[in-house]
Amino acid sequence: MEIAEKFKNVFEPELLKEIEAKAKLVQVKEGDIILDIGQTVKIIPLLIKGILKITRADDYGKELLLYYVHSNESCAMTFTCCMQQYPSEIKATAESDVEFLAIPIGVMDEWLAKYPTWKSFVMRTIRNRFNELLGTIDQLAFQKLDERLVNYLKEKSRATGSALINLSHEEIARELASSREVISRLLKKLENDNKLLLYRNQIKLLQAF
Amino acid sequence: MEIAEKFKNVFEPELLKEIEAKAKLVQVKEGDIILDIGQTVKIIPLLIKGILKITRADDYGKELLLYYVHSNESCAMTFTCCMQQYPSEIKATAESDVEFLAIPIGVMDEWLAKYPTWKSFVMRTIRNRFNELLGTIDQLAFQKLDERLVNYLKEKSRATGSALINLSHEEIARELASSREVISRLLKKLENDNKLLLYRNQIKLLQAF
DNA sequence: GGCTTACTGTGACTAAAGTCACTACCTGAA
DNA sequence: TTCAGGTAGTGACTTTAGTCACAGTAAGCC
Repeated sequence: MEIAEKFKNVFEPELLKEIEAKAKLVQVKEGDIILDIGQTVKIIPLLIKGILKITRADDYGKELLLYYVHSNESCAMTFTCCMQQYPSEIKATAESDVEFLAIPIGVMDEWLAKYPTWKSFVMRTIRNRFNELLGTIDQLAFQKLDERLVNYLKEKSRATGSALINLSHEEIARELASSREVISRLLKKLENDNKLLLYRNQIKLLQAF
Repeated sequence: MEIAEKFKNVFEPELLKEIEAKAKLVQVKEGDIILDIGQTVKIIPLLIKGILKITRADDYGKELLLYYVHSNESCAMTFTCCMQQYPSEIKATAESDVEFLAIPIGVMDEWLAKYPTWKSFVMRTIRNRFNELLGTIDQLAFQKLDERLVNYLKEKSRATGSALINLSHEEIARELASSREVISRLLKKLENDNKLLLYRNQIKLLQAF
């Protein structure tokens, strides 16, 4: 199978074999929700292709971007949730068309004891997610909305590998837990400062950004 | 040794023996900093007595309370940091006089594979800390300062087991990453609403709180 | 083309939070 | 006892963000 190729530098050979045997390849379309808040975690996703967006929502409608899961990564929340069968606190949406290996949660416990590379992978993933949450907290606590917006756009651009961002102001506002008008105004200011160009449903970041 | 008593329902007997053999009992005074941002994690603390305060700071001075570590708990950050010898992203301060078992980080890897109860403990700890960070994010993103203040006071009261909170407005402001005057005003409003009583360096929460 | 709908831009206002300036204390040490 | 330093209260103001109410415009569709 070609799939295991992507992980051949990460996992030891026996583990790769186990993954091939036990994991199921899943494909989802852009916009699909892989896991919603309150749902029980049933599998661990190991991303092959595409990007997952992890968000948090409050009781009424407002949402907030936490971080992205890229190819060759997984989501730390599922590790810890699945081992004690707790419901998810977060929502995972396919940011693009996504392919992932669905690993049944049952093997988690065994692999952790058996495969050092799995243990490292899990710990590394958890550490990275922790740091990303801390980054989110930093921004919320210490930065103003204009700085957060700039960071958001940078990260988005990095995640998609493009200077063109295809989002409406409304969507951006949602992910920053703000409001459309405010984002519009801040974007306008950035445009006036020659940092970016605004189009309908699209933003082009300039070099100065 | 009496110390292992506290954990006899958490860990299996052989692990308890290992802990007794390898861990060192450490005592620190209220206010001592156990671990600062940027320092390398050298031990895993297993709390026996007292409370640790985990905070995050920005580049200039501002601080923010993340969560407390209580007796019989540990800090998830150290687990993941220590396994790859990364520097700490957080600061741990003794909120009261504290006693803890210092477990050398070297055993972490081995214990994780060897002792199911250790593995559970680690995963449970990580899960709880994740949820606490999410709680912090929720508050920052979705709640106003007055609600955050109320939550802060409630949590503080719960952590110390007392309706008397011995803090200046300045200190509270620091932990909420706000400013003294704002906190003073909000506290005054709560006092006018008969939710609490204000004294010098002390706040008394009333039943209505 | 004309119509609908979603997206964007903006002025005016309000609310929340932070800052500045100053007063008035309480308290402990000299 | 006095005095210095930390603490608290408050008015006035600014900044930041959110809300309301429109107007204009681009895009898709019948």
